Amino acid sequence: MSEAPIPPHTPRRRRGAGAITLGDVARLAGVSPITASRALNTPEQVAKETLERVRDAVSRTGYVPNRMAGGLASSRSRLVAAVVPTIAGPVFMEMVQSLTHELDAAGYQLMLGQSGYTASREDALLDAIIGRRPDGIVLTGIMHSAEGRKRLLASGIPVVETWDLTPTPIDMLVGFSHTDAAAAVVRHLHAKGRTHLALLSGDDERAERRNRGFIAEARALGLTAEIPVMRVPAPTTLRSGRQGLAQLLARSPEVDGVFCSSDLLALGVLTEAAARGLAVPERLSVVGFGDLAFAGDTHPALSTVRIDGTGIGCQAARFIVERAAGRAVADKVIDLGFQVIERGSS
Amino acid sequence: MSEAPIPPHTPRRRRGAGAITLGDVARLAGVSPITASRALNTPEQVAKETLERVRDAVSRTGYVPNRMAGGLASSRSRLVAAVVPTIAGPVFMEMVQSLTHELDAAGYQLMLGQSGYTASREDALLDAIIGRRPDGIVLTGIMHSAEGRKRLLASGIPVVETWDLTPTPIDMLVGFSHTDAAAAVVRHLHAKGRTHLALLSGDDERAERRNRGFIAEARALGLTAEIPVMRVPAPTTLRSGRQGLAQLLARSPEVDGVFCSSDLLALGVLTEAAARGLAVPERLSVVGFGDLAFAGDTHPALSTVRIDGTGIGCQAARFIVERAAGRAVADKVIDLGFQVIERGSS
DNA sequence: GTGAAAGCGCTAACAG
DNA sequence: CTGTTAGCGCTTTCAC
Repeated sequence: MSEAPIPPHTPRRRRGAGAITLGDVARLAGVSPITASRALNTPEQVAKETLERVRDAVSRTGYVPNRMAGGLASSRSRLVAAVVPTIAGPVFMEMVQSLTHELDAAGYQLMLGQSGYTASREDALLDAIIGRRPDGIVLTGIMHSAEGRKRLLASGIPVVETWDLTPTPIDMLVGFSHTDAAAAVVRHLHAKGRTHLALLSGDDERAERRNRGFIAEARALGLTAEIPVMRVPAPTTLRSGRQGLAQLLARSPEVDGVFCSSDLLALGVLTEAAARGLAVPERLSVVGFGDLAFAGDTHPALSTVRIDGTGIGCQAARFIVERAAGRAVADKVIDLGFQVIERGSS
Repeated sequence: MSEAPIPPHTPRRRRGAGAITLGDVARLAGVSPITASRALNTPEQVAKETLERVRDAVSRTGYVPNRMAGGLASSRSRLVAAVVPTIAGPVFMEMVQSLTHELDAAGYQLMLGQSGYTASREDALLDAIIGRRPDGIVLTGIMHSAEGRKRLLASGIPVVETWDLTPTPIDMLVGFSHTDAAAAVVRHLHAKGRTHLALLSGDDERAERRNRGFIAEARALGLTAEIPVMRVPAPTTLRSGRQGLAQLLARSPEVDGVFCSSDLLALGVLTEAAARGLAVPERLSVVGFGDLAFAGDTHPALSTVRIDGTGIGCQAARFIVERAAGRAVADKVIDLGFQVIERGSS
């Protein structure tokens, strides 16, 4: 073919990425493109012998379907987006793992986005996500921004909010009550004879909700001592746990029970306590939140609140797959609850 | 020219997702679609007043561009895929964070895939990724599977391998020498007077390479004691660290220095040592790998090997962005090195 | 069971 | 600076 400049009336040619296309495969197999397409997507509609020829052509060419083209044509991207506050925190890992796994099994791919705990970034991220036309969106937490809700609603994409409850979900919801969880921890600590409780908490919204629930239940139980609250910036770390305990103790030396908003924070508290020679649980009870993998293996083993991240991920995936299949889901709101796990640290 | 036109029935109509399209926006702004497109993508090519009209139309309609269509038309997906062994492990988080951040700044989105430490899944994942036609692929580790290499090469997508070095990279490479890193740890431990060294290691390939480097350097230094190696399945956990130390000690009570293949493993060793009343570092030196966020705040603080995950992510992103811009990169291989961080545990 | 035509929503190429 | 035209690679719709 001539590399000379295109003559004035030659039809314009565009170059794609130059990769093998379905047309190439079809030609090689001696069928029309649509037959090749069917051979790949709905093999039961194609004669066995044709099928074989197409498959052969595919493997000989190394053809990999262009999902952008397929998605554009069918309005089904086979992509699901999940938004987490940060991928650095291990808290949501279990959910992301099970989402990935479950979606993969159904032929979907997960696209992960970080909102970074701030509403403004979340809105920008949302547009980037909606632009890809995913078949579903999984949000960690409730979408509060009015703009975000509007956009999500307008997009018509199935949405699952998670890790929380609300009377006004955008669409579907899988979560649990943070207020109830905190109350359960208070009762546990109270049963252990702890009277001077304290809170060590990341400054995110769900943790704050637990704090309020904690204080309310303490009042209800007749614990009259003031409950000091130490806030550290999210994402929480072992370090902020150590520092948090140090400051808590400086302010209120009589504290004998701490509820931390994450297991990592609790591990920091355990570490600081060990460094100071403070006996856990004799002198100080420590309860974490999340029941991360390491919680059972700290020294002493960490009491914590178990959240079924795997269950959340599974259910969210199911919701979306159902919707994508065009079926309406019956129960759009699921409360998966929580579980207070009593171990050595309390 | 007298080709019989389509029979008199209604022309076939297809329905997309029903969302607002660029055409809608253009109509509302009273311009052609391509002008609207330029207003959004290359605003400097459009008159100020036109720009305003288009922007107004966009915000009034809540238009969000369909990236599948744009990507198909332009052969640029503005998507970069990254493959990590598992998102559960915190080891690669720093890299993923900085990748996300750097790519986001350049207008790209990251799509994360888990290979799950097994080659077969990796190949399947690869097809799913290539199908989306990302503008770049970031691999953690070296791609060894011949089939994978072939497909990657055939796809023509820029590839960055990371976290390792090889004389035969597929394309670009950002990493460091595991052998050298392990050797440096041996020298450190030797300088501290440790003579009975041991290895506690995840069973992944890069860790094994470090093990071999460790043993070789120990020999070279004249450490004649047999070096016991305890292997635990990847991903490593605090628990496997505790169990690992227990088994190591049962087998070789005289061990006085352990090099762990991850900080989490090392934290487990620290925990088990504390539980047994084994003084660290007096009786046992512990060195981790990765310098995760918590390493400086354990008790005692953890000596470890610092890998510049952020640097790896940054550089990988830059490689891909450069390539996407059509520029060839000069130095396709970058050795970012490592750093032995001496803290209290050794 | 297979195929022709049309179009998904956008942008590259060219032409004013 | 703006518009016309022709696709990108696939799947839907209709027809045999």
